[in-house]
Amino acid sequence: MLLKTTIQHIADELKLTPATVSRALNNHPRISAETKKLVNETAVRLNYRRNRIASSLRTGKSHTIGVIIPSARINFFGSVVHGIETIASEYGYHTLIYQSEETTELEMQAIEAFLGARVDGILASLAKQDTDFSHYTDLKKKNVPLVLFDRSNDSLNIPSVVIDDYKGGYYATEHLIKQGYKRIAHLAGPQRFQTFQNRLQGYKDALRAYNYKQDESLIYMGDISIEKGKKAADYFLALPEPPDAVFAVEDFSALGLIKRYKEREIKIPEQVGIIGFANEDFDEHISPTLSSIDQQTVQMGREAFSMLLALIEGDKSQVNIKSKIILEPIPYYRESSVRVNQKTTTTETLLEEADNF
Amino acid sequence: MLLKTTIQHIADELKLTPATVSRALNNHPRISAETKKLVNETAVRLNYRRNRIASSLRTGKSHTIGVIIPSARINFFGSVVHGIETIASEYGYHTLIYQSEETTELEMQAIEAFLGARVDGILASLAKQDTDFSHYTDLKKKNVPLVLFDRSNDSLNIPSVVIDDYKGGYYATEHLIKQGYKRIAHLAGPQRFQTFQNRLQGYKDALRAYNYKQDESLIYMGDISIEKGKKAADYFLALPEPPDAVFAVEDFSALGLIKRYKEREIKIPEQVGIIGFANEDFDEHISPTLSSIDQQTVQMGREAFSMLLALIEGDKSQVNIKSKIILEPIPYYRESSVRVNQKTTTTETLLEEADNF
DNA sequence: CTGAAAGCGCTAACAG
DNA sequence: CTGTTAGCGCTTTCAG
Repeated sequence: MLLKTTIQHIADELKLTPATVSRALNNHPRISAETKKLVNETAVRLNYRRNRIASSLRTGKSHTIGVIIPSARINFFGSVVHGIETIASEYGYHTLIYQSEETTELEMQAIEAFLGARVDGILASLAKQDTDFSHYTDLKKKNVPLVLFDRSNDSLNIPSVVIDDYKGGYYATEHLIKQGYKRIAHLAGPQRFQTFQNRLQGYKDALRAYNYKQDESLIYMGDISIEKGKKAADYFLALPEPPDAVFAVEDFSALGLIKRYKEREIKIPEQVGIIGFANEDFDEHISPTLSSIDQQTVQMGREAFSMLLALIEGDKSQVNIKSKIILEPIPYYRESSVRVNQKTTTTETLLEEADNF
Repeated sequence: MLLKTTIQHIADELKLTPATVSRALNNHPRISAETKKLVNETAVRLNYRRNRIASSLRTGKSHTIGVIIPSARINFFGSVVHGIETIASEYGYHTLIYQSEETTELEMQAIEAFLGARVDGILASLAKQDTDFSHYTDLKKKNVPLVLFDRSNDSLNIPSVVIDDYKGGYYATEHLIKQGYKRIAHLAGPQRFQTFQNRLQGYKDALRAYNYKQDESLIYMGDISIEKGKKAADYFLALPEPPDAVFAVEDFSALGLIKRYKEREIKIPEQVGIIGFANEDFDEHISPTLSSIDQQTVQMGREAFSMLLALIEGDKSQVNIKSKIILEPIPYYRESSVRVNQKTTTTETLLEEADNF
């Protein structure tokens, strides 16, 4: 609270009432052009800035959304937040941010904080720790507009924006098939997450579609750490008939694979092809460069906000509100999986600078 | 505005006045313990949540800070925001976020938005495009608490938190010297940024301190792109007496160096040692792993918030408000620059998972 | 220890 | 086209 010019000051200055000034500033149709002009001029002259707090209190709209992410340090979420904030500010919305640090407790605190701040709606990505989701389902009962992004859960029946993990898994596997690999393994992620279930299913279905036989021994249950990637490589190499390609559920586990395969002097992509998932920055900078599936982070943020906006303004038109948006994953084929003469299929925009300066 | 229980409802319920309820909720000393208990119980029972907007309007404190960053996509800033939000919420502050996209215009819009939202203070990192800084200096005149982080400008006389780039440059260079490199070059960044000036100065002073002779031909004026890193490598290799080590102003330019040196079959760190700046995620995943200087992002966020808080509450104690905090850069020595038998000097915490899922 | 009353700054009925 | 009036929900004098 640092500025003082109010609507009242402008009114005094022009011998008008605050109501008229308010209307003029809001471009109300029944105010004369001249008054509007005068008001706006004096507003500028007096360095007036509408007090959004007072306005919110009166109208019941804060024009603010709350965003809950596990952590702002994680690239992926930074990117999504980028998408969200960009479009939110285009629509005149402010973006409050909160981190759950993967805990349900902080998530609940965030929701409390947002309700206290009377946000118009909430965007959230579930914390890893979540097993009970009542803090989210309660929001539905309270009629608080809510959209989940990336980490969602179908059973909650909350509108969401996710990428098509199934297709991503399918594409990745299909790509390896088309590259002529014959025994294609999958380094899977924890199956309590739908995300990873879907990637696994995509893998299986792609194999089936191309008449590859399913071999359960080629599915290694791991997670998304470098460490597990290394262990997976050891496991695969110890098989009587090792795979000649691996679709890793995530780039970091793919990185672990690469590291271990290199240590053991297995040539990539000649002896083993590798593709990951997430399209992390480092993919293009390691050797060999890592093929991966992009998750459309920025677009995800934009879509999530648009959906939320539809819900917020939903009283007007309950129509046109989709309950789930599934984004198309975008494959980037790089050295780690391309062994025949092929070009990258997608235009790659290189991250050219590290801009923190 | 989705909940309805107000202080009035609680008052009605208990045959009290709103004033008493308010006091009870705020733990006012002159309210009986019993009343407080009753009020708090009914508050919970009625699912009351303080309307922060009304409260802000009345008290003139929004308990919200605004944060302006160039982009949430940039790792570095995501990390700083992580630090800021974490401590801000500990202190009961909400964090509004805005991106400048490196433009002065969006920065000005952000400031307008924040003033409209009556934030209690602003944290900002300057946009690359900024040449005129009046939108920031004006804030000072308006008595809006403001702290700059990372990208600051001493001439503005605005409190700031930065890392010690000079020391970082010094450490990096000294390390190369101690590794026994004899001709140490510097791939410098644009000198209109103090940050880069300071790193250059650190480089020069370290050379001087160890009686290395200064050779202007060993300073390549570049920027922080991979491309310039490659060009720099070409430049260095074309010199009559090429350097045997390079301190690159930033990890991405260091990456460019590595890529080109590898293409030209120069061995790292045997024939040329390389160290960067920023400690990007990929440093540990490329080959060779890249030595670098960490910028203490999370700590920077924490410090910046603390400083802002001191300013916000400054009316009480104008003392103890530092005008500039300079954080110590932390070197991470990895394969790209270590050629004698040496261990990494700092404990490295590996990014173990990619947590977007 | 509690109540009464006023007001933060804005907007929306309801006049006129 | 503009004024009057009232009130969003909370906090804070001032009384008692």
